[in-house]
Amino acid sequence: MNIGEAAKRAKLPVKTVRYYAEIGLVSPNGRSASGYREYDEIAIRKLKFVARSRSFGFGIPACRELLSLFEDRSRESADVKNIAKARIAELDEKLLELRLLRDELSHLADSCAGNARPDCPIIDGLAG
Amino acid sequence: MNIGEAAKRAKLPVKTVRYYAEIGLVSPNGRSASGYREYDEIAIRKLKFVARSRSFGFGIPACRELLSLFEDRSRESADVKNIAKARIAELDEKLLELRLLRDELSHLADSCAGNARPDCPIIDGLAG
DNA sequence: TATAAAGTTTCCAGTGAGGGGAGACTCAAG
DNA sequence: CTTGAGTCTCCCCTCACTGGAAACTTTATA
Repeated sequence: MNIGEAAKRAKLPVKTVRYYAEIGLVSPNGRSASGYREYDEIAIRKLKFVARSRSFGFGIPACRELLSLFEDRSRESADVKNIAKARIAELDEKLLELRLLRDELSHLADSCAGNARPDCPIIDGLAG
Repeated sequence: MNIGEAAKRAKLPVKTVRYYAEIGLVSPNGRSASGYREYDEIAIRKLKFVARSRSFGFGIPACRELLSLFEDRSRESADVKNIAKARIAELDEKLLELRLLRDELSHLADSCAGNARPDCPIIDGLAG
């Protein structure tokens, strides 16, 4: 199967699939006589796996690690769980940070009249 | 005042201050005879303002806009408030997205034994 | 069969917001 | 006078792609 069909099956842009091949994340299983990348069902599954992992916010290095665990039938589920837990901790940290940011900004916005006069607690707040 | 002192006062890396000058976000008020950038108190205030705005997650374009409002003594507070409200809406959207991600991943992790056996609902979940 | 359209290839360049470092210059202190 | 710190410009690197150009292959149509 050519890259276009593979991309469609994995719901990824062609450019992205090519990029994943280039960085050795998901390689095509070969090349045609004319140089076209050829993908089989196994490669498609890996592409889908990566697409979904990326959508969960895993970076490429984490995807690489997850993919190796995905491919390794003898790995322990604890290995995967540890990666997931680390990612959840990252997400919690990010969520906390964003919540604080949101509340502080919201507080500033609430105290701003938002009218035609120039006094603005938001600007004052940002000026420190 | 030289760039090093200005950077220290604004609590920004020198590289960042130089970058802000390069993109015309916060320009030094002149150059010395030998070519050193020179910053005055007004430039320092702008640097601090940008540093704080960036820490609130505003991008460079938004900082540019906020800075012009900061400099414009005749602007209406409503103009500022609108920018802040848009940023809050962005933050809310991002928060919602991250919360969903976190919960879904957490759910997967909870259903994984995390032991020495290879069965792993996380991998299965990521595989779709 | 000829040709046009679509698909694919490689390579180059850019994104946001700087970071790292090289090599040259300037300034202040000892 | 020298040394060390500060600064200058210039270039490449990041991350995860995205876009475009020019050349090639494959497929569909006339």
